[in-house]
Formats: sequence, structure tokens, C-alpha cells
Amino acid sequence: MQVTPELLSRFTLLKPLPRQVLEGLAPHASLVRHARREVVVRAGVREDRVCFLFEGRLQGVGHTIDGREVGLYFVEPGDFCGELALFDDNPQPEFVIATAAASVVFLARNPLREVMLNSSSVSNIVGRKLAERVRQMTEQRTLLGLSNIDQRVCGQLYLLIKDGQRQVESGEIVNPPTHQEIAIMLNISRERVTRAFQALQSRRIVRRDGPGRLVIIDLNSLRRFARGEEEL
Amino acid sequence: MQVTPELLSRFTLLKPLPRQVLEGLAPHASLVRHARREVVVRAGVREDRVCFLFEGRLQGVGHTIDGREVGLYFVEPGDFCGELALFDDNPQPEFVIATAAASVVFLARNPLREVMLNSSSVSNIVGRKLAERVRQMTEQRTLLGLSNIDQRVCGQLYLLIKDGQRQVESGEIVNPPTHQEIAIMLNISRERVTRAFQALQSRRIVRRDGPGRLVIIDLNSLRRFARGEEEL
DNA sequence: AAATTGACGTGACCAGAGTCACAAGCAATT
DNA sequence: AATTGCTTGTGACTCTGGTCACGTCAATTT
Repeated sequence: MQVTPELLSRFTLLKPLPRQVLEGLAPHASLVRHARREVVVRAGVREDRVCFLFEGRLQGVGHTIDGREVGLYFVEPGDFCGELALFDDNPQPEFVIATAAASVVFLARNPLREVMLNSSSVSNIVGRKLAERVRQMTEQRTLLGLSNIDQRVCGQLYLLIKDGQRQVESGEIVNPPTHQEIAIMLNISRERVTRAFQALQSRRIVRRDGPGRLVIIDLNSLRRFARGEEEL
Repeated sequence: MQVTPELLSRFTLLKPLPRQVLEGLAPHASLVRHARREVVVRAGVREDRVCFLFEGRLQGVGHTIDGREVGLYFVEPGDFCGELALFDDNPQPEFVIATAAASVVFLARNPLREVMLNSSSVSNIVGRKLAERVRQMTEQRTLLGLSNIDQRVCGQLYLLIKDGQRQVESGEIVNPPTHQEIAIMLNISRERVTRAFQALQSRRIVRRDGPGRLVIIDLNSLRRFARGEEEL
């Protein structure tokens, strides 16, 4: 579907660009709708486009050589993914699938790359994003290094809380991942995640509030568990 | 110690730069020697310099919240690390320590950043490096997702083989990591690594050749084990 | 030469995570 | 209302990988 410059300017990365540049990019963009569970970016394929999420939610998932999948990160509306195509011709390292029905804008790689090279704003944002991604992957990897599994779950929950809420004593996670999704991210079994949640709920540390909301009642305790200062 | 422009030009990243630029950078560089096990880049610290490895070998290691360390990647001579400082002001995500006595050149962040913004060659290389790093982390993470531990070890060994050797039927790993180091990278115990190696050696798939060399006798089998097509 | 250090090897034991099987709850669809 | 599909909850059994406690061996230091 056709994309207008106005639509492009809704994305944080492209917002600062002059109208004229956006008009140049628009013809190279297309809007696509994806149903839940559909593949948006394919691993192992040299993508010639970058993906901007307009609405819905995406998740990056790696696939092990033996077929199991490993959850990596989430993409929220306004954000983009598949940006590795801007740096080299190598294939995408992971799949990105829609965890909810999603509309995404695909923007052709080369025009965007040109824009990036000429705009320090864009190259700064993309650079920072990539750097931030390395940090996130490191954090995630650190989680996988924990031997205590309850600790892993607490750590993951803590990572899922928006940064702004980390200061206060309680918080919430909207649209929390399912137990299965958490299990995949932490490389443990679904049942084990359920049991960890049981422990957290019976201690009044977290509470489900309907399907799409998880309330962190006692953030300090969660943090202590995540740090291994206390055990479940 | 003082650094000459000639020394800087020994590094792949800086080699293509004109003499004049290197002369501008040299005053901001210093050569430092590190003994084995010394910390070269500190995690959690906002480094204001990038690290170029001249000789020796470095390893990036993450530290879990509870203190255990997790091996991440190696840095070989001619390469650089700590490049995240070029993109933002956030702290380094991981430690880099010397696994062998090493000489490194520290180059101040801001002058190098200026050079990067003005040289598409440098920004391309750094960008590609960062992209490659994301790919490597993804691969490494994929390994951690494997439930079969022997498979993890085989996968790690396979990753350690230089790309060029992957086509042929046998290969070698020079200066292979110790069992302990592999254990840390794969988040398993040292003893378990030893047992995996026992299995591989008794099947004539790998062979130690002195302290500093590991010969992969049967690369195809290794690959099959890594892919989980066959079990040890 | 003796002592020290660090890497590797190996057996025994056991906590803990995976697996399997099944049930219950909820939402969307027919 | 019934069906279907997905998520969560729970118990019982299994088995694997961690841990501990040793040895061995080579290299380095004293």
C-alpha cells in the first residue's frame, strides 16, 4: 500500500528530516499488514529494506540449529527493526514475527542508507540504537548466565519494566509476554516459568490484572531476587 | 607511552586515513601494556576512549549480577574494542580482560568520533563491526539456547574455527580457550566441558596437538553434532 | 630438586529442571 | 450453547548437569 510523507514522519527516526527528503523516501516505502504469528523479517535472508512498526507488536526470535526458537527482544510502535541491512550486505541474524496483528512500513535499504550518510541525526539515532541493542543483548545474555532460574525470571521481569518506573516502588508491565514466551527468552521450560510466577504471586510481589497487565506490587523485593540477594 | 602515527597505521581501521589525520590523532593515543588477567576495559564505566589491540589477546567478559563471569568474545591483534563509546555516553556493557599479556593503544573517544563522522571509510568499518558484533552475539545466544550441552560445546568449537576452514573436512583452532573459559562462555561447568571433550576425542573427532593447538579431525561429524543431527 | 600453580581428568552423589499427562479457565468463533 | 484454541496451573517421574572431592600432569618458580 502507498505511503505518504506524513506517515513516515510519524516515526521517531524520520521525524527530524525535512519534508523534501521524506517525499523522496515515500515512493520507496510500502505499508503491509501482518497477522499475529506472521513472519515480518526473515532470518538468513539479505533483506533490502528496513522495517518500521506502525501498530501492533513485533518480537525478534532467533532459531536454534535444531529448530527451537529463542525470544530476543520486542519492537514497539514507532520503532524500527532490521536496521542491520543499513550497514552491510549480510543476512539478517534473526526472525522478527508479529506477536499481535501489526502494520509495518517497509522502507527500501539503499535510499535510507543515502539519507543516513547525509544526516547526522539519522546516523546518530541508528548508531545509538545499534549500541543500545548490543547493551540489551549483553544484559539478556547476562540473564542466561544466572544459575538460579527464579533469579532469571525476576531479572527478565525487571528488564521488561519501563526504565522510568524503575525508580519507584511499584510498576507494571502492559501486555506482558506469555509464560511460554518468557520461557523461550530464558531458555527454560514453560512449567518452570509458571512455578516461578506462583512463587512471586503467593508472596504478593506481582499480581495479574486482567489479561494484558501485570502489576509489580513490590519492586524492591523483585530487584533483590533479581540480584540474588534473596531466594524464592 | 607515546604513540607514533606509524603505529596507528598498523590498525586496519586507521590504515586508510591520510597521514595528516593520523598525526592529529597520535597525541590523543597512548600505548599501555597489560599483564595476563588484567582488566583493560571496565564494565559499567563511561569510557572516553577506544581500545586497539596491538599484541596479545583480549576477551570480553560479562559479569552476572551474582558475580559469576560470562565469556563473550575474543579480540585479536589489529582489532579494536570498546567502540560503543563512539556512539553514545552510556557505560560499557562488559569487561575486557587480557587472556595473555597484551599491548593496547588507547585512543581518545572524541577525536576519533570526529574522524569517524568525516570519514565514510571509518564509519563504514565501525558500523559493519557493530553489525557483525550483533550477529556474533546472536549466534552465541543461539548456542545458549540449545538444550543439549554436548551440542553447545560442538557449536562453540565450530564458531571458533576460522571461517576459511569451514569448507574443508578438517580444521584447527590455535590457542584454543581452556575448558574453564569454554565453560564460562556456554554457561556450563568446567567438568562438563571436559566430559564433552572426552567424548569428542574418543570418537576421533578432535585431537589436542600440544598446548596451543586443537585439531579438528572430522569437521563434518562436528558439524552434525552441532546441528543436533546426531548425539554424543 | 622441591614446591607451587594451573589445566585437565574422573567418580559419586543429588538437587533441580525437564518432561509428560491432565485439568481448568478464558476468549473468540461457529 | 457448543466448539475450538490458547494460556495457565499442578503433580509425578526421570535424568541430566552441578558440585565436591579427589588425582594426574606439565610448566614455572623458589
